[in-house]
Amino acid sequence: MKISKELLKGTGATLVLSVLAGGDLYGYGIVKTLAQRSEDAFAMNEGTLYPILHALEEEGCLESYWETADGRNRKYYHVTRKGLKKLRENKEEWEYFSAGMNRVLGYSPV
Amino acid sequence: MKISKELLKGTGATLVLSVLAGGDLYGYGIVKTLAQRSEDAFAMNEGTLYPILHALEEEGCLESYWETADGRNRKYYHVTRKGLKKLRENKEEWEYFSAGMNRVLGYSPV
DNA sequence: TGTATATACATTATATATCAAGGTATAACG
DNA sequence: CGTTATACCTTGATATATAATGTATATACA
Repeated sequence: MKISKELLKGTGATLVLSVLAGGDLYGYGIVKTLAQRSEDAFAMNEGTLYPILHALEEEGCLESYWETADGRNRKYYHVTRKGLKKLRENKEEWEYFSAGMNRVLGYSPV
Repeated sequence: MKISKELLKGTGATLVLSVLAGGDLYGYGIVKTLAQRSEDAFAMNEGTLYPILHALEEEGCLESYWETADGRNRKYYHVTRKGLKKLRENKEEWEYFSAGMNRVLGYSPV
């Protein structure tokens, strides 16, 4: 197994899928949830998020529906079976990558 | 503390610095060492490596010198004090990032 | 009433990292 | 004597994240 070139670039999609696997949510809510769960490590830009959401939907990993509450229109996203599969694969790849990274860094005397 | 935008893009430099912190080495040797230490997780492309080496040298994080052995010309790289500082910072950032990543992924039921 | 902030969607231009592919040259192996 | 490994490097394509910008409504506050 080799680290795909998409891994580093793809952590955004993995984070989004991971949040949505816990329940349907809308864009703005995803950003807030990510910030909160990572203890502010991740402050995902909206210019990063929306292209990810649209791409995942195009791929069939997400489905969306509109809902209005408090006079606000929210576009909720739901993870499909395909999306869950992708999430499992991405998590595995992340674990593999981070293990490799830690192994290499572990050799360094610094 | 926030994850810098350079983190994901910068793992390449971190890996290279990490290898060189263990002793001076040349480009081709770095690729081989990385593959070996990561158990083939990382197969760094030469088109990725050389720009990293040149940029780190330009920054003052590396110094280079030529050596010939077995009729082969090898350009060895040595980590400077500044390079060690950068390595420490990058490692810290990596640990912070991977912790955040694991925290977010840990919430996912999948 | 007016204004700033938070919410909520989205696009566009820019920077940059990585890769694939190509180029040059020597040594070693069969 | 041709293939593989070693060893340096550059260029062009691709992709991703960000910054900046745009639209619109609700809420808090002065």
